[in-house]
Amino acid sequence: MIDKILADQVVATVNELYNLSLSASDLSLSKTRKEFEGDYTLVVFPFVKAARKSPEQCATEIGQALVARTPFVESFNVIKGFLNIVVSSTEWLNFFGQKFNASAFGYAETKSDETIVVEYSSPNTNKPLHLGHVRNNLLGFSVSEILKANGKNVVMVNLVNDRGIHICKSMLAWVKFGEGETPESSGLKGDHLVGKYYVAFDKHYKAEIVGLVESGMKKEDAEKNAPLILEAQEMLRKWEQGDDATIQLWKMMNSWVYKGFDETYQRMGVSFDKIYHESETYLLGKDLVQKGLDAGVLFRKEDGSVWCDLTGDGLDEKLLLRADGTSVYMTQDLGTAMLRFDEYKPNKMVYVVGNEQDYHFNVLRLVLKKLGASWAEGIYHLSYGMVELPQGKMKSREGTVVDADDLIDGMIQTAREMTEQLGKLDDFGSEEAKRLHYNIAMGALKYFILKVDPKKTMMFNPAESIDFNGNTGPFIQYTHARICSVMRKATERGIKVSSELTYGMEMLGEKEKSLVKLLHDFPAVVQEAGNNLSPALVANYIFDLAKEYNQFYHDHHIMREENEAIRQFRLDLSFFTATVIRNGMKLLGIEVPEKM
RNA sequence: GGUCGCGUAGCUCAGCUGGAUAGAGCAGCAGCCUUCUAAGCUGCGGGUCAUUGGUUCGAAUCCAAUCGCGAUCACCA
Repeated sequence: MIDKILADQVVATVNELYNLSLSASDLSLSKTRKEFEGDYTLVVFPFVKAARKSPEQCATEIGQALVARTPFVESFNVIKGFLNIVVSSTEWLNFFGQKFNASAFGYAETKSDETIVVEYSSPNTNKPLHLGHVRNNLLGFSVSEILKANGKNVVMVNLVNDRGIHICKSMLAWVKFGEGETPESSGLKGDHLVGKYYVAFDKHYKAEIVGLVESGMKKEDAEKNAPLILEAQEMLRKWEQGDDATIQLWKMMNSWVYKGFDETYQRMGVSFDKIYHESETYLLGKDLVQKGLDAGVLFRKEDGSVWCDLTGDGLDEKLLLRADGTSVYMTQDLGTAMLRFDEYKPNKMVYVVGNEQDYHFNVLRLVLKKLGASWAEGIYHLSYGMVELPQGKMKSREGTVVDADDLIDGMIQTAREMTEQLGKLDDFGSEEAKRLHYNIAMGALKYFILKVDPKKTMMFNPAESIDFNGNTGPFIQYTHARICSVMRKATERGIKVSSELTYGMEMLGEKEKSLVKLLHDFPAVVQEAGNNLSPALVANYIFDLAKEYNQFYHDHHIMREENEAIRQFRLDLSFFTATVIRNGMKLLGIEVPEKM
């Protein structure tokens, strides 16, 4: 790409002129700001000392040398210590001619031999998915797509948390209060049905605590001794012992949940190469802990519980096995990590998990290293921020949790209303219209969430998320549909996108040039998004591109242009833009319609 | 209390490992459809980049302190 070549040229020039040995990372070469003339700008302040010249002199010297040695550097101008470099229009058009027809533009051309396992979603099977999971799923899927676009060999995995005390809570509540209710009998989606009993458990449990406190027990003791919690704990022990009836119940209720999850995953458009179940991996963790004990890396306390001492690393002691021998979250995560490493030998393991677990992953990495797993260095916690609502954080107690299925339904509903209001679907069949509503709804939702830097806490404002104007998914989808409309017009007149470039640089007007330059940036954006595991970079780039195209579209005729060569160039340019919009949105998991 | 993270326009967010006069969208106001999709385009107003100090040619960006917000430090996951 042009910027890379230019950077090499600049490095060579500066090194020769001032007898230095800099590398490309030592200099600041960036895109020239809009208000100045030029394409790339070099800040020369860093080497004025070595050069022993004024910034202006320095910049001028470098500029002259660049023009002399680099064919595509047409001219330059100097403002203070800034050297603005002008790349020839011919060079931009060369780039355009080479790439405008490339359907996979932006994606790596060569496959890397690096393997990356991306874990995301990781739901518990005791309640349905909510808004927080939505961010997780969208991030995990998009990051995986971005890594694939960078040529990585990506394995998308889901670790389903299908066992543990929380699962027993909903099971127990169903036994006690369920009266045999099933998804079939009630018409409730399986995950929602099970979630209902998880809530029921909590309600009855709380009531028991209140009762015990009133009869004189301390709150702490009441929480530990309420009959329901004791029964749930008993159920967990039975489960770990493989008690038949318990296992049967567990299998039945989990199967309801899986059916419900599958539906939601499908609607969100996410998928997995491999699904791990904690019930199948937690014993591996126990083995590991045993080995750690044997090796003397871990220690056992008097009550029989097993711990890892991390005080030497500035952390505390961490529990790995309870006194009764049952395992905790960390135990199974150790086992799963080991299993996963053995299966795929990945160079990196990315965990898409909320930032409230930062501590957990520090510990996980440390304990694995203590257990002798040097590959634990490759564990990367993609720690994303919480999703907040205008009223504050989501709280199940206050009933402010935004359910994933409800959210999607609401988005589709709004998309339908908007589309009908605008009267755009007149020539759509009902299936086609349904498909469109779905695509717009998911485009809006996905874009709204992915455009924010993953690390940051984000605000989910329902009213804004269904706004389809401005920096939104539908705005970008609309731009794509518009281009497709132009393409149809062209086809009607028997005009096709060129198979190769046949026109010259006189085509390149101001707006066209800035569009071409923006298109040129796309592969670098995909790379950076891959390095930073940040879909937001892709999202913001596509928005800029769509905005730029809409201005071009507004200012210029395409099919109405009389000059044949110019018309052809603008058509090709539109086609290229559509490709980049499509390729970029695909990385976010968003479909772009041809009509809307 | 210890540790970690975050404070940019009324609101939601960009601003890459320091670079030119801090940018978008929404909301508000004013314009643009006999012309390829107006879910669009154009213009206007709106900022002590939490505060204070430091590092240097240059700081929203790096460092320190202070204030405010959040997370975490469970035999929860």
